[in-house]
Amino acid sequence: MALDDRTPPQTGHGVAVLVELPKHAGLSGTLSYRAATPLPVGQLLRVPLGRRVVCGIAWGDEGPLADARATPVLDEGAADAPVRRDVAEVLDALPPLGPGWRALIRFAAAYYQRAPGELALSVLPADLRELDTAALQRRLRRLDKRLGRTPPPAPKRRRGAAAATTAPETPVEPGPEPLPPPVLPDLSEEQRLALDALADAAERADPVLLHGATGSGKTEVYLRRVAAALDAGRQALLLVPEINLTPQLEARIRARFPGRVTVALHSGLGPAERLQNWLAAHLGWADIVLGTRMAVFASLPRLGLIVVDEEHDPSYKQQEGARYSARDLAVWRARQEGVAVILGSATPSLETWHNALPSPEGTGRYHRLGMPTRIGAGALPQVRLVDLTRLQEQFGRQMLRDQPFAPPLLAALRDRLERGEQSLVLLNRRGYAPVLHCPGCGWKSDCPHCSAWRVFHKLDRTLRCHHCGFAERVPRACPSCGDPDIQPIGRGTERLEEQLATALPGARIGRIDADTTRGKGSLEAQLAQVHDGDIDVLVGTQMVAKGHDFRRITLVAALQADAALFSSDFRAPERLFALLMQAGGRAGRDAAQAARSELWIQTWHPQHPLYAALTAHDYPAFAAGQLLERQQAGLPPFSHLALLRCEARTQESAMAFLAQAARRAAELQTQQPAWADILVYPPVPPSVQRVANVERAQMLVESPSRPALQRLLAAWLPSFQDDARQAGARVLRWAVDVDPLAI
DNA sequence: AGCACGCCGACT
DNA sequence: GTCGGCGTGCTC
Repeated sequence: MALDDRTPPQTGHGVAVLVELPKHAGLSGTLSYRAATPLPVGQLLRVPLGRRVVCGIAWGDEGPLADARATPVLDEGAADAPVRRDVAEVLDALPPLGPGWRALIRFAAAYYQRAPGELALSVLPADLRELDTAALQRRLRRLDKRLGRTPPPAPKRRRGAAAATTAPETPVEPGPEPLPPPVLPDLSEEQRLALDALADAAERADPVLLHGATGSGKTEVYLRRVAAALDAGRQALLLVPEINLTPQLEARIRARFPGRVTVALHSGLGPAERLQNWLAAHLGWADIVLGTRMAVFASLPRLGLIVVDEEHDPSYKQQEGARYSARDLAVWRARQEGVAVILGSATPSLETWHNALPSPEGTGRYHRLGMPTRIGAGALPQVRLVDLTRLQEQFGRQMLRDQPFAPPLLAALRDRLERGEQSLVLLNRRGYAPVLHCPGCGWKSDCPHCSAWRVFHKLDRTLRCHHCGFAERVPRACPSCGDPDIQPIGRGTERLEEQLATALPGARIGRIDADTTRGKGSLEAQLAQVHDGDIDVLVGTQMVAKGHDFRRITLVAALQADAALFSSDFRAPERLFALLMQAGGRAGRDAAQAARSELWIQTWHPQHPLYAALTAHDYPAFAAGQLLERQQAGLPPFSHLALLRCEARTQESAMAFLAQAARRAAELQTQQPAWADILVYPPVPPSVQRVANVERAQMLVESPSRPALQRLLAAWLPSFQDDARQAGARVLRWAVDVDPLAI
């Protein structure tokens, strides 16, 4: 309905509206408009803002969850209130965004220190924000047709009746007509026990950690719980870390639940499809929503279950804008809406593990279920450590450095080749060599715009900066002294591929990394090549270690794993352990070959406890060791972190801005005793200090109490606006990252 | 962030 | 005389 703004109603109803205004705008919270009729909270609107008409959401204070900082800038009584403008349009063809969704937005905005309007609008599909009533009607008709439904459903549905009414008359995607009911796989004893426990936990809506080995059948357990949610007339939300993993799972879900509506929500969808799928979820027409981290913000009026697969995966943390953790928000949302949440992983994050350990070791907040056994296949792959320190007596240090593979590993690769089995070699570095070097004058291939080396890519003959993208044709001679003898230092996947071809003549070598998977569908094509047996040895970065099912690989080798052992990033060991377990999980998924599948690791530190735990496939031992170290160092989950980042024209101004912020924090801390034990560390430049000619600096804040940290941040951040203005144009932007992954 | 208004150089 | 550079400032 369009309201006529030439004849504004004399006695309109005031309505608080969330609109997208970045914090810099100096406005936060809601803006006040006038509407002809009272509007329900959560109603989507179009409102005039400046010279534009923008999308807004009717908002209001909603009890204890309301964000205290989101007070309207103006209220009814304000003397200097500008004339309230009229709501331009009410999109009442859509039901209002529900209380669960609104509470999630309120919480996430407050927790991650963003304006509620900015967060709320940024998690809606871009096309929805542009829609007026007429366009919306068109979209809804098209969606109706696609889902083969007739009139929109009543907003509330009785349990039991739902199954019949939600079933569309035709499948969502063009495909075979009515499918026969799928044959359910038999459950293992472990799966049965886990499902019993999950049913119990679901009654109480307790969060559950499903700690299941790779290949233990976690997905089947998820699907059984999804079935239970659907039978109860509810919607299920499944989160996966990467887009790459959605098509596989989506196909499996569609086959498993024919007649149910499954939609995907991730950034790989086009704007139109994204809107359609979002609408299907919001209207309650979709039964299953499968997506990446953004999907945690889907509007789900009948939500009954949330699954977070591979919950430890760093991709769940958004790295720009509102830097939220979709996994943490999933747990919060489930608790708030009183529904079950399952976190699944073979190598849980230490935060989750700590929450799943009973007191006094952990918090006991989550229920822990273990599924240690691999289905069908026998044992997990045997872990073999290649002790480079011992081998150097025999072969010399230089030879071990120059050759990618120590002789025993090379022999093992030859064995597989002779037996017609496949191998996977992991190296976490793209390109031919990470840096070029001139032995004559000491020149190195640095990036003119970043404090980083440019990587030599031999295939397209370029020097390429992986931070800013700056690329140039590789020089024939040293650009500094003219010496033609410039040399690559180190090794990336391109070079490894080349060296493998020499070491294993006749072997068919393949490579999968971000460079070989540029085009749409090229990852799938290359994976198919591996599946079809067209490849003997596959070289890849960590992207191949995730999720893909390689039935015929019996050897996985990890090169240069040691780097993570001594990284300054306190989470590096956790990530390495997860990566190696996951990589090992690629091997021997075929029962016939499981017995001789192996995970090889070349290391100078074979006695390291991480490798000992890995060899024993003992995640609990690894986690116990790590948690002890974290506790002693006062790191998460035993403390709570926030990272204040600043980007500026010069390093000095970035540091000065942070130093000023530190003084503000100190002031606040003297005023509020509860904040006294929060530690604000001195500002430091990050490991890559300059990117694309922008200088960066960061400052760590550490607190034993999460609420205290939250309150300090909320009181602290508003002061930055003035300080940045005083710093002038040199300070470009700042952002706070609550619960940062890397510091 | 958008998207204005606002005040000084090369073009019809 | 206009078209247009992007420097401040506002948005219920």
